[in-house]
Amino acid sequence: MKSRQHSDRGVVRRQAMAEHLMRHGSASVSELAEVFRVSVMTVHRDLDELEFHGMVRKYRGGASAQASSVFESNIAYRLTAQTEEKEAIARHVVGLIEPGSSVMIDDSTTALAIARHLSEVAPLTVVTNFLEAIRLLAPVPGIRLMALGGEYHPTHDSFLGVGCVDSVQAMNTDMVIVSTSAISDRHAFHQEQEIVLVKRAMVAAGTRCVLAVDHTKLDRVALHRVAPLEKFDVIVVDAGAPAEAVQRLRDRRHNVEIAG
Amino acid sequence: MKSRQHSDRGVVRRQAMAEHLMRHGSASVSELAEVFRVSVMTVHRDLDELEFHGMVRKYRGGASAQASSVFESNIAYRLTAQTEEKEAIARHVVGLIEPGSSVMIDDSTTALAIARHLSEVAPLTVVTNFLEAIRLLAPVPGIRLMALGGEYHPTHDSFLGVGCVDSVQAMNTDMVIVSTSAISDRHAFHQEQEIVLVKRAMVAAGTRCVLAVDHTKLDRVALHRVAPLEKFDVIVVDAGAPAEAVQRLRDRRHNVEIAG
DNA sequence: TACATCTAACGTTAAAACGTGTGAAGTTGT
DNA sequence: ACAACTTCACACGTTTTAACGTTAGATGTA
Repeated sequence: MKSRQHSDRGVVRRQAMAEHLMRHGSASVSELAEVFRVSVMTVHRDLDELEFHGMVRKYRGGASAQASSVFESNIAYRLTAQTEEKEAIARHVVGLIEPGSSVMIDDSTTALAIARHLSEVAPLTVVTNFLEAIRLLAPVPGIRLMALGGEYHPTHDSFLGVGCVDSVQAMNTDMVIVSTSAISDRHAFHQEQEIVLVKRAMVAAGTRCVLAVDHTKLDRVALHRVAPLEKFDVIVVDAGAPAEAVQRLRDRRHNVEIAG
Repeated sequence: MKSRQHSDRGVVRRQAMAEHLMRHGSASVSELAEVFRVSVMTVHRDLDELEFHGMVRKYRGGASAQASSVFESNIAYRLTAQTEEKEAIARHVVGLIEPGSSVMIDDSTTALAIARHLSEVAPLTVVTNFLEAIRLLAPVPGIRLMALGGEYHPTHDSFLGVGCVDSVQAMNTDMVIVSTSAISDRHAFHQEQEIVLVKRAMVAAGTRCVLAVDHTKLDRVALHRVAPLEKFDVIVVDAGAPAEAVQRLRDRRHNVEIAG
């Protein structure tokens, strides 16, 4: 993987800053400037951005951390995580897509990895509520793009809410691909209600449903159940998944595929 | 206005290339390469893009022009037109917006000019089907952004079709701002059916409706009627509008405002 | 098959965007 | 009212992106 120096540095620092705030609860601007060896101005800018994405709360003199659920879900700031695995999963999932068909994808980073490969199976109709995927796919010839409307959430860079759910319910695609932040032997989970509602609607809108998760999501739970695993025709995990966990899913007759 | 050399050159050339094709009906790749003093490769790239936006049809050896209705509507390639006027209109229209309210804007270049000024009246809820406006407004704090879904049309860089109309009909905003390609004394017009359907739905979704048109649109007609002018609470035109034309609108009791 | 045309990959260059700091101007809390 | 804090406007160096040409290989056409 290539080493982007400059462009990553800011992201890394903001990520670290968020973690610093999580650990200490709060911190002053000057303290952060000292710790991260940047100017006060830069700290302000970093905090502004973190606040925009809902990770911290700014007040005069410093900032404090937000509820950890937001932090957790805000994988946007840890999107370097499991990049390899997501790539492998994406390649595998794309192999399941039939050219000429229609697919719906959600607003996960996994979906983004998949979106990058979708031109390989053009012509294709793609439906999504994920702005980054829309940005990516709009200029691609051979891809018929349909956007799901809704209220824009900076935290996820996607459209959610009633508008989105309504839009999903008005559609049906040959395949639906979703990713969730945790799965047990029986259910898929996600910690945020609004996202859960959209994902549920999506699962109901697909002729075939694919659940794509990297191995770190296995054997975990989160606040809300998205759907029982029976709803998914295929579950794709990366090769890092413990054989034992995979076996347990298979014992329950779930169709698990390992992305190699 | 600043002179962007490099970035504009390509656009200008493609625009000229499209016009060349309109005049001559068709042309070979090598001919175009010679006329525009660029490599054959660049001609191919230009034609690919023009074809993606529906302006020309490529075939082996050259390309031919498409129906002029597409060309006309594809203002994207003439967006340098009436920039000053649109700016003035945009500033005026923004003055009509009440902070804290909700506005819906369409996928016209005028709407884009307006979008650039919307941060000035934040906080605001903005609803649109125009991808460029979405790109612009998504990162702006203080703007609650709602996207209208639908099928993406590269020609307009916006979302249209049944999905979009449904989304619009599910909403109601304090203000709706639309622009059309022609207006007579009685009606607003547009040449493309799909766009007409969306604009009509928009007009029906606003508590107050604003029609924003530059003076070149006055006293003209196009294929489809969008709506009778009575539907609009305000009609904003730039100062270049002939006094006589404005007077005729006012004689019909339309509320015309001149953007200075 | 032979020839023309097209595309894909790469390198070069110029422009735009980004990240950052500085100092001045504006705000806020006490 | 004052001191600390925040924002603004600008400048500067770096990175990233975009346009374009060249070449080599693929694809289509006669």
